[in-house]
Amino acid sequence: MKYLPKQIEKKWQKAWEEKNIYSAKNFSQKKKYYALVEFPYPSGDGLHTGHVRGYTAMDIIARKRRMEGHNVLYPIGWDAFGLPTENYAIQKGLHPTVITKKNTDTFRRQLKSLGFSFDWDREINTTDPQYYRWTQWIFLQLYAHGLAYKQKMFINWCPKDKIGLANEEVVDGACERCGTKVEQREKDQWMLRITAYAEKLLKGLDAVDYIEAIKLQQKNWIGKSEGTRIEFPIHYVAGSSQSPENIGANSIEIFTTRVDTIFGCTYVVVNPKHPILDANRALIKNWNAVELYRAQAEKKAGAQRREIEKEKTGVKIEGVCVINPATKKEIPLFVSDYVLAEYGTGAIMAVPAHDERDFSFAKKFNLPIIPVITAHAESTPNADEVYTGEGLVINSGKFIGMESEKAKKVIADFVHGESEVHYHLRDWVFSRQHYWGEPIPLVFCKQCEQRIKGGTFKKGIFSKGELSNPGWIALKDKQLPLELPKVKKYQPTDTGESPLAAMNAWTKTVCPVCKGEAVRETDTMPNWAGSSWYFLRYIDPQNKKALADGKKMKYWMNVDWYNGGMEHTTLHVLYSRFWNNFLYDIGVSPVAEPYKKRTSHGMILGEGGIKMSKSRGNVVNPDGVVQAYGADALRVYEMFMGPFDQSIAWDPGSIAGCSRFLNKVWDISMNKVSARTSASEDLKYKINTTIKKVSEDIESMSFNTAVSTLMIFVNTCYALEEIPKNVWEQCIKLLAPFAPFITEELWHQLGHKKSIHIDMWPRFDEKHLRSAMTPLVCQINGKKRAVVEIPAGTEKEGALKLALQDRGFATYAKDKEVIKIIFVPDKIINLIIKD
RNA sequence: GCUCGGAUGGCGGAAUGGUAUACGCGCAACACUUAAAAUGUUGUGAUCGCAAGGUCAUGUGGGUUCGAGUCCCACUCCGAGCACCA
Repeated sequence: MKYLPKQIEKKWQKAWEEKNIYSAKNFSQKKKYYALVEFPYPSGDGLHTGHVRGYTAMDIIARKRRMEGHNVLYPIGWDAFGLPTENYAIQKGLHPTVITKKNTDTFRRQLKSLGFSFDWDREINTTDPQYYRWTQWIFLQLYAHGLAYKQKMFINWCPKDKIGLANEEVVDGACERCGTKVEQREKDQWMLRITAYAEKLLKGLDAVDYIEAIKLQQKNWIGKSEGTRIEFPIHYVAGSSQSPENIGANSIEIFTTRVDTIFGCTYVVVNPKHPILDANRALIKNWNAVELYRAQAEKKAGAQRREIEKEKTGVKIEGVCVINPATKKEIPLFVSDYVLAEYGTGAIMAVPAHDERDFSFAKKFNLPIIPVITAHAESTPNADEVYTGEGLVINSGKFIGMESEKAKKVIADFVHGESEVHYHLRDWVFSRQHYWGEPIPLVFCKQCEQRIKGGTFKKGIFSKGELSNPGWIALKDKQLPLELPKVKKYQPTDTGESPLAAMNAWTKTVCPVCKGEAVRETDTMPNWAGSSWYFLRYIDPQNKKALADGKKMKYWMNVDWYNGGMEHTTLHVLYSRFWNNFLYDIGVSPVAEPYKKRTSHGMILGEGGIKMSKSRGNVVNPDGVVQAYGADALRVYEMFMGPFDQSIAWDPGSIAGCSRFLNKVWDISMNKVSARTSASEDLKYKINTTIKKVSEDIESMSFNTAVSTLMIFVNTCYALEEIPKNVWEQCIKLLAPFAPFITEELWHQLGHKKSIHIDMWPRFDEKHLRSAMTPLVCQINGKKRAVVEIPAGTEKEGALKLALQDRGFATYAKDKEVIKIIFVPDKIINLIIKD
């Protein structure tokens, strides 16, 4: 019989589906295991080789767990809302639903052909109203708890896609999707208060097992800084046309993490939008210059600011100065856009000696640079260099000689500073002006707005969100799902309004509270919404009463192992952790942290190491590989190609190699397996070490070395005349998670009636992990001079004797004075000799 | 600029401080074949040598060690992320 992948793969795919062997059982007595992969966006291009990499890896984990006796949940679904579908719909004049159906059909067929052990009964789709009903419900919960709010703000606007983008979706000032340069537009946007969860999201990282790089990225994204808020009194400068009584505000608050350097503060800077400017307008002598600068800064705000990074700009405020509360000296006040409006207090104390940005500003404006920290007591501080590290305090009155870290607290007290924490994390822009997304289930009611603003309403009828966003009323739970209306045109508009806004019949509605006239919100939710809680829906995908049953969630949560792309390690992981933490706080999710363990896989690049893209025409379609070599070969290849966490280039030649390997496995199984059960000591050693190595490598995602270990063992078998059936079966089982089709076929050929994939995972026997003979490396002065075979466990004396029996080695040692002998049992003997 | 990875044959890569180059690709020779493909066998870091064998090689320069791809210091280059966050 010949190995014909196409035939056997079709056969087993059907058989597995009929017997439903991969279905997860709620409340099974077996230990549960929840393995999760990021569900795909079903684009028109079909499955990508990158999907195959991640899905195969988790499939291997899931299959191994099943064979180890776990009740495994390995689900899949579709993250189907999104721009490409909408764009395609516009282009072809088809409805997005139709396109989505077609695309998911393709993806489903492809995924099935690859033999992933998904539980297809739990398939979900974010665009299904029965699914997004709960996405909307979660949004309303966030709203009710005051975590969603509408705000007028500048958004990043992509003129090509005609959509507002979150900061995270802007890469180098351009749209992440299409590369078009992003513009700034002012718009009312729904925001989610993720910043309220900054501390929880940070703390939660301590309790989970994510690879270090991911934890670090999350931490950096949240960006916690602990510092001090300090008041700098404003001082009227003589010669101004106004008298001091007319000063609009008498101090500026700044935030710093380095209060220990305050004696070196030689000026203060506020950002151009800072209210202190308008408040003191009457005192500012050069108001025209200030206004001009503000106008310029406004223009280059946001994404375009990166271009002016090198040259710092700013204007000195004439007529007003501030007092350094540490030195009590007058220092000048500046306005500059290198100080951000959105962070801290929008004002800083500038310490040019110990901050790079302040230093370059001071150089340009010729401001004094006073070093107040020195790295060592001996070193003389240099005013031409920036030192940003910790050290000893100098030039700072009574604090001289203290360690800077310790000085922070006492100096803070000295200047009456308040300790304060800030985060880099910003609130999440949650509005999109597009058709193909979840409608935001709110209406605007003028009557209710009046009542809220006037305070004329009964207590308890409005939620926290409704009170802080007067007029925006939540739909009642029973009104969900708020379905997308069927429209003729879903083209986005240049005005920045959602296409839904033109749907008068749909937007006109009734207020759920007062039954008066109301208008629907026409923005939809971003892509991230549906994927922020999907792991909960898999647990109970058909539930009509709740997003999932509480008991079932308690049984399955949390996700034991979540693997996905590197590109999602900040945003998607952070957003979904936020939602799940929130759902935990309101008693819906049974755990705060959704993912116990998170890993990420590297990208697959095109041949030659360039990115795969349609425009380059180097995209590899898995279908073609399956046609030519079979799904098993593709799976084995993608695991074998290189370290799982690194990006790697596609190499068609290597697939042929993996196909050859499977042919060899087939060949041995058909021709060399004997009914004999007794194996040689050497073979026992080899199969046991193979079991150990493959088992461990799978756990550490070292799939490439797991495959090569299997190749080595198979090569050994291939060289033998015959191989005992029980040994060979162990080998097939180790290969089963990697190549599920061929192993299932061979397993049945060997006479088994049940599936190999529910058989027991092989165990190794400790006593066969050592071979009888072992090579001993013989060195002279650390240089290898010979290798001799010795019985394992030989002691030093015996080993030396055996080593010296090697003639070549003995020649080196002859007539030499041996100073020292280094001996590592079963590994090495090293004679140190005098020349 | 900052943070985190990484650098090993012609290529992808392997290697708890202990035989560097496993495994695979490619290449070469041979076998099978009328022939080719497929398959199999053998060889394959560089260099000197008929050979036995020697010498040199893990980005660069130092160090620790009996012994360093692996640990330490300095540097170069590549990749990813962040980017005026005070």
